[in-house]
Amino acid sequence: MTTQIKPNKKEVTREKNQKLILDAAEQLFSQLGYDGASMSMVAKEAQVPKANILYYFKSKDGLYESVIDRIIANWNLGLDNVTINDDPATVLYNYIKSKVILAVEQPMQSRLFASEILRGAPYLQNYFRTNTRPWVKQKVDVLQAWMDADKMDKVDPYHLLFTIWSTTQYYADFQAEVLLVMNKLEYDETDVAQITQSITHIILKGIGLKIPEQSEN
Amino acid sequence: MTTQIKPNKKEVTREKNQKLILDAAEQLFSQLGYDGASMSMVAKEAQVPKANILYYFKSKDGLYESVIDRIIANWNLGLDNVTINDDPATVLYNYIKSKVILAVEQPMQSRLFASEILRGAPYLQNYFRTNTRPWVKQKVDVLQAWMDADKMDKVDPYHLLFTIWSTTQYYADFQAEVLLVMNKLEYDETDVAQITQSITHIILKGIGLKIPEQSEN
DNA sequence: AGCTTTACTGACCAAAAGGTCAATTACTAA
DNA sequence: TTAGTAATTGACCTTTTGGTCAGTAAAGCT
Repeated sequence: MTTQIKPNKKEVTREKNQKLILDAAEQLFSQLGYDGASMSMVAKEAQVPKANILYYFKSKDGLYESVIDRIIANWNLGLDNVTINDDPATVLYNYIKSKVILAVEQPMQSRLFASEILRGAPYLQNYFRTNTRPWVKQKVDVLQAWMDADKMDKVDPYHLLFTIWSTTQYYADFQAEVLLVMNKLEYDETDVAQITQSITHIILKGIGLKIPEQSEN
Repeated sequence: MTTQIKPNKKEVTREKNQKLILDAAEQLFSQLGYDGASMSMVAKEAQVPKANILYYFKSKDGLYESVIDRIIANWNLGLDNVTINDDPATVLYNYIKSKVILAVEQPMQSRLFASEILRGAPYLQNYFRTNTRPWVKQKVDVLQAWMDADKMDKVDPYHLLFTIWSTTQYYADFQAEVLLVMNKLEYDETDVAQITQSITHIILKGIGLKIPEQSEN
């Protein structure tokens, strides 16, 4: 498919090892934070000599940045291609639902971002400025257009987005608290539906929309 | 007032120093997390010899626990003495408003808790089990009673509480993100009102309540 | 096969971490 | 006063940290 003619054994093993390392690092950083996770822990977890990690990633900072970069590369902010002509209820319902599923099924990435932002987002500043901010601006415009067309209540679109983000991510970032309060050991199959149901009820109704009919999927 | 007859110079200076240390520790832990803040940083910030901190608090863990304990001691979960006879709209409106004010005006404590929960709440487990969980149980009962009496929509009361917590705390814990996205340097005077307005509109209307008339205060 | 170059890593290092302790300095009570 | 006790802390210790580097192994190329 690509121009790659010879698989090049060197590159193959390097990429395999780098993936091993990045996986281990992602897990440890999200579990223990930047300072809590050490290079030797990552090395042990990835079953790779510590010097090898430094060889690939130059420094702990470099490794951390690579972990974040990889997450961002696969990051989908959702709400792609929304336009004024779309139905706000359907769009927002699906957005919330997908964020809840993400929060429950892969909380690690959300937590890594959370601990990064808690520290003042030293490595994400640039990302927020160049990616998130324009993305938000665009969605805000669509939301505003919907409001102007009286398709939904007039609320500050920024705070509406923050409300959606906070309510959904909460189940990933604060999982420990949620489970302790609800006296559960882990989320079960019914929780995703229950959470989605509650959040969408409150938010959609809260901005004057009706929960759309469930489509099959 | 108290039985304290002689002020006892020793105790006085000890408490003064401990306060100095706890203040510094609270700031540093909330800024850098448990692993990110070191004993020598705390010592420098509190302008006290490091050995003195160890003398008072036995270990870094001990200091951290004391910081958390002090916060908890002054912690007010709010919603005290709510009963079924209260007006849900007024109660919830005031609760949300007070949480927003707290988030904007003193985000440090919220962030300390957040980073603690992110790590799986090693030091808060007990607190959640013995304090938060019963507190929640009680509020959940009141909410349920309101729902049963058709005073508000029937939604899962646990998730309603999580929604309130998440939306309000977001402005403390993720301040860096909020400010970056909104392209601000810091919250200004109008933000508290704006945030409260947006959140209460969405949540109260979302559970079938009307925003109560503003009382003077 | 042999030569070059890149990939790798064990051994090592300085700095910083949390923590101990013996010596010194306050206080207190008689 | 002064003896006794508790408070304080400078010096020191061990472990771990992120990071370097010289030497070895492994491809790649002709």
